[in-house]
Amino acid sequence: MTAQCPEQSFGHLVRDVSTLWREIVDRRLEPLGLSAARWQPLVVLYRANIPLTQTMLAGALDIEAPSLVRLLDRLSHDGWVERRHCPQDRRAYHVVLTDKAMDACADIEQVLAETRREVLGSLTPHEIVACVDALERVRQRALHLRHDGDPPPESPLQDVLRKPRRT
Amino acid sequence: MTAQCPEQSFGHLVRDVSTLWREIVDRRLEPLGLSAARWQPLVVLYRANIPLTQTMLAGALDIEAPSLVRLLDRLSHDGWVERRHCPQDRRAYHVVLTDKAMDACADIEQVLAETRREVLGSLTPHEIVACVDALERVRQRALHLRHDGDPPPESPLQDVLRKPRRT
DNA sequence: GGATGAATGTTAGCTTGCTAATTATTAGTC
DNA sequence: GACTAATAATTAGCAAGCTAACATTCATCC
Repeated sequence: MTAQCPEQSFGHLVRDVSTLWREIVDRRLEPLGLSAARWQPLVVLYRANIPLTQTMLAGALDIEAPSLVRLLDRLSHDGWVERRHCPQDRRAYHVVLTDKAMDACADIEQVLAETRREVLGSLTPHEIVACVDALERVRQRALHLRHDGDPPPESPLQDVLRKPRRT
Repeated sequence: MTAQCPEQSFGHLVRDVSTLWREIVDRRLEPLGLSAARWQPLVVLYRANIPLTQTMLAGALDIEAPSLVRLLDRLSHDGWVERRHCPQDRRAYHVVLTDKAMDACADIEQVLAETRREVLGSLTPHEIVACVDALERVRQRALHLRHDGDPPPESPLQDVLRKPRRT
């Protein structure tokens, strides 16, 4: 039972690496007062060169709109973001970073880059490319399996923000 | 912004594959009335050949004891598991599967194996081995980074259940 | 230009993770 | 043997995700 074939290890490994990676970043960003998933919206807004509505931001973060509402409530309460009425659409808001958040994002990006370098430090550049290639194919396969019987894919706006996502 | 270097894609890819994989399994197990993380404790108990206490089960699932308490409350309420007083230790319980759960676990294992085969279907056996090898090294590196300044590692009991984990 | 349908943000309520503090029991120390 | 420390499970309360249902506003179609 202790010995597993590679196929069985794959899923556990992917899950572990994903969780550990996030935990490392979270721990390093704790001093900024940004634990858990609080820093992710800030980085998305920081990297986007156009103003984002809540729907766009939720799409980029791959969370649902109601989940984002409470998140933004707390982020704005703590002075990281502001909701500004969108001039073109009176239903929508533009979410903008405060100066404090802009400064923090520069630090966050550095932590992210440094963590990425350290975590991937045990792989050669060639191994990284090979792994990314393989994982990308697994991801495409998983996307198709996930969507069996779903409505067709939607807006192509998101790859401006991060990259194409599911749902 | 759309084009990313492989290093930047790595983290997102790992996260995506992990999430998608779990979503596919969850969707396929929905007909059993076992959505989300409900089936994982059952499988751990099913695979373990010795009775598990709640602490051992929480360790194998990599969740905290209080998180497991409510989970077991629901699982036992729905007739999947039972808590039995541990004869050797009057503080502890043994968590055991009901007959209904034993039957379901056979199906669950089949779904897991089938999903694993489909998701990894776009990789050659050699690629799987290479990927697992690389991911394992990344995991070890991440484990060390995660534990900077932590107390030393603990019990070696867990690899009987699944494999060595963090904390 | 008025009715219908879609889209945006919100609220309410559920799930499932966490930490901190409590209780009961065991183990270890003098 | 009694006191102290550690361990098993629990409770309470927070965080952050989800779906369903709503109100407001926009867009479309006669």
